[in-house]
Amino acid sequence: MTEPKEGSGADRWRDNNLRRLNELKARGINPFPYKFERTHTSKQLQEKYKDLEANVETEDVVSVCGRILNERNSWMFVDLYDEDGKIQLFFHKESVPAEQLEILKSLVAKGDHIGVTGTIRRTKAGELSVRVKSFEILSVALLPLPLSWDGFTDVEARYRNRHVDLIINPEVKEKLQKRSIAIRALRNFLDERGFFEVETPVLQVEAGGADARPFVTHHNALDIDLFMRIATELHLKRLIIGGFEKVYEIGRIFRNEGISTRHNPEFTMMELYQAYGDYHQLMDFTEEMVRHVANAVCGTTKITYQGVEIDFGKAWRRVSMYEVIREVTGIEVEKIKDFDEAKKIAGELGIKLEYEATIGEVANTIFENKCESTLMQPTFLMDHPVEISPLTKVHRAKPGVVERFEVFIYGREHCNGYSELTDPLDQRGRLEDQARKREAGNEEAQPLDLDFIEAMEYGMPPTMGIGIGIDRLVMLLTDSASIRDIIAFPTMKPHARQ
RNA sequence: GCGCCCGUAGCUCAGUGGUAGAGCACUCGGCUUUUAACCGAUUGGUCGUGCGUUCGAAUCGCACCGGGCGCACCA
Repeated sequence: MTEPKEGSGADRWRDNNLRRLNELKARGINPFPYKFERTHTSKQLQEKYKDLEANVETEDVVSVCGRILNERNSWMFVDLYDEDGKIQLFFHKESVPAEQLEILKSLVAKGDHIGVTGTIRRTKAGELSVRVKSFEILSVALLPLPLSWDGFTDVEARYRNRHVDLIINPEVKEKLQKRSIAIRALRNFLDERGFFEVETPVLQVEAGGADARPFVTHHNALDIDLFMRIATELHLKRLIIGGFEKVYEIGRIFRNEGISTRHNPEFTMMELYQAYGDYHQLMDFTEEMVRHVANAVCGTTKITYQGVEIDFGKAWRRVSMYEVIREVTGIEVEKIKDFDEAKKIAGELGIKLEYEATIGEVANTIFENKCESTLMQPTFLMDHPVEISPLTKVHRAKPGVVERFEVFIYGREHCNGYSELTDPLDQRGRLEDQARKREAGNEEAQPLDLDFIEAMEYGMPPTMGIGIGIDRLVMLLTDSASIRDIIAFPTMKPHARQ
């Protein structure tokens, strides 16, 4: 938000509120006191008195507090909002001391926090209310809230002033609360199964574990550039090598790439690794885990996302990438002999390949362009080309592919899991291939992390591992079209202050 | 990075070449005292920024800033 301008409406508004503030101080009232003892939240009262009939008055004394967002009938009725909802306050001149009523009407405004004590009643109109006997100001607001009938809808203003957005638009808080519930459910699920939650470095000398461009930062004392992590994978595997058998990390990942409704430069990923398991076991585990989270957030495993019913409850389809390509395009990747033929086939589909690629890379491009968007229901897309999977064990039976899966829902990738590559010699060769691609100009190819390779040479047990994009999962569970709707403070370009 | 669209009062929006407007909010007043989302009055704007075109620009042109959506990249 821009600073209030000289003489502007906001400025005058603030002046009025400053006068209000000073008058309170002059009367010996602290406009910013230290605490308030409440007996109930609005939600607790609504629940406790849900059967109280209209026009019935009780002797029950309660104390509630919150922010005033609306007032009717010259402050006879006030809507008080707390974290869980709202409760109506009833200020009647026969109940509230005259001096307090005068303060309410002249020195309290919408946006202020107050605490009240009074008795419970339900009005003739059916609204549960507190008949106020006394109140105190808990905080005075200097700036106006956008309390218009038409709401507060300007997307930019909402993201830049999320605190205001939260006050005005209840669904914002609901979604962020659901995000918290989802992460808690995930933790509970893993903790109950004997996983340790661990923390690995955000600042790294080499940013590996994924194909993405990192953010660069600088350490002054060491005088070296460091990269912000793009994945937690390599360090978590080093913990497996070190003897942890079940670990996970829920952490912020940073990728220096485009911003869109599905991408924020910093986002949250959960990665878990379990020794002695393979990707088949991991798929069973993943289904169960996502169902657990969906139940915790939505109370069901059948949800609606952007008008499409998504059913986590049924067994998720498990299908290989090449099978999906065959279904959608009729192309049999296994029968492609060389790159020239692959290039020709891609060209017929309208896909241009700008660099010399392998057959596997072409197949992946075909999948991304033609097949990805068709996978609406939860699907394990399995057995990717080895060239695009440098950290994954080769398939035990099929040549040229690896034991990997990605979970697609609503045509979007949500998880990436595999039978982890544990052969250090194979791993060295794969990362050397990646390093060559980097030298050839592919900035997303993975770096050669020699510390990681050396760690593997101490011996790594068979391991299954998966990364889940928490933001995208929460988008699904809250039916959010944009990733910004489930991130409290999404990345924004700074707006020049005037 | 590319394309399309958007930026006018605190909020939501009209105004498309000729005196900057409305509703809500705010301030003041009235009426009412178990619903007022009422009535009246006042107040509030470098029309995102800059440079042009023009007798005259919120309006037309160019550039820039910020945003939305789509594409690309990617998760």
